Amino acid sequence: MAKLDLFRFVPFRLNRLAVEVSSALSVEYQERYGLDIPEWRILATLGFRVEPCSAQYIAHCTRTHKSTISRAVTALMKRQLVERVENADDRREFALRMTRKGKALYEELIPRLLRREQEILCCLSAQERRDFAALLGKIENSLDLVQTAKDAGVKDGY
Amino acid sequence: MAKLDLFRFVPFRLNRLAVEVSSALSVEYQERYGLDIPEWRILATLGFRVEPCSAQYIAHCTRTHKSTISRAVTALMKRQLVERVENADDRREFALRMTRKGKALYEELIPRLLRREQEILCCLSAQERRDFAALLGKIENSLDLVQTAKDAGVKDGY
DNA sequence: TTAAGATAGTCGCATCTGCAACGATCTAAA
DNA sequence: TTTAGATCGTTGCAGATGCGACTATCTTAA
Repeated sequence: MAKLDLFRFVPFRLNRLAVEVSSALSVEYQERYGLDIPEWRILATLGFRVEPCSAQYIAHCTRTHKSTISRAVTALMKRQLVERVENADDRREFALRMTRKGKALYEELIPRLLRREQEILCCLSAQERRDFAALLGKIENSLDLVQTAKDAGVKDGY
Repeated sequence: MAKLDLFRFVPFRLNRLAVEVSSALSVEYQERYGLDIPEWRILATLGFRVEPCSAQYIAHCTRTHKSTISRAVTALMKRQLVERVENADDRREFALRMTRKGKALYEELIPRLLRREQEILCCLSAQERRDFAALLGKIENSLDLVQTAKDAGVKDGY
């Protein structure tokens, strides 16, 4: 008889691990700063890139649905953490960027999240962390989840 | 200035990977058999264990909320894939087990899912898969996500 | 025995998020 | 230029799910 041990089944393990890790991190961005995951992803994308970028771009490269990003942008603008400027070249889209207030929050939040990540990975040696990152990279690659430079020009959908 | 590269940030990568892998698998259990994730988890748990078990037990060891399990059990019973028997010792809980029809579906589904898992991991060598599993195990362990024998007696909450 | 507290499972509620339709705008081809 | 099709962002809707309250039941201690 065919059997499957859920606890050795990689898809299940990834799911459970992701949920657990997310909930460990949400203590920081959710409870402390009132951000949800999509909102945090927007700030993370804007903070990492030098140039402002469109909602569509964020949706694509974080693999988050554009409607979810749209709602999160609205919320962030209400809190004046993010602002958008019209794009003269293409008036359908807006360039998003963090406000001074948004940047200040980002500056506070990042070290906290990096510390949490280290706590989660503290059970691994430095070499093991590199190995783990490399293995994740291979799987991402094979699933076409990598972020490439040309992705900046990617279109609708996700 | 503090920066964080979302694409090197393990929590984000895990989340994105889990979503992607789940959606690759859902082709099998969702589209083909009309099961959602909680329903699949119930069948997987019942199929792997020899003894029937309670909804609470499934909720705990799959880390799924008990209300979610409750609804999924209702749905599975409606489809006659699962049945429950009263527990004379404790009339609050029910013992769950697959029906013949449920077992047949399970038997069909398992090889398909295992094949999908292999497809996802095909970018890794046999050794790399072992390494990846071991690293996942370390992290799970440190986050207390491991399934232990005594978990069978675990109580409410999840 | 009785009473207080814990636990199993159910359900209403609120929230989150994907889907799809929509208006506005851009692009490309006739 | 005109028109068909694509794309950006928004929004209504529906489905999924966590939370908390609830009932029924069990356990433990007075």
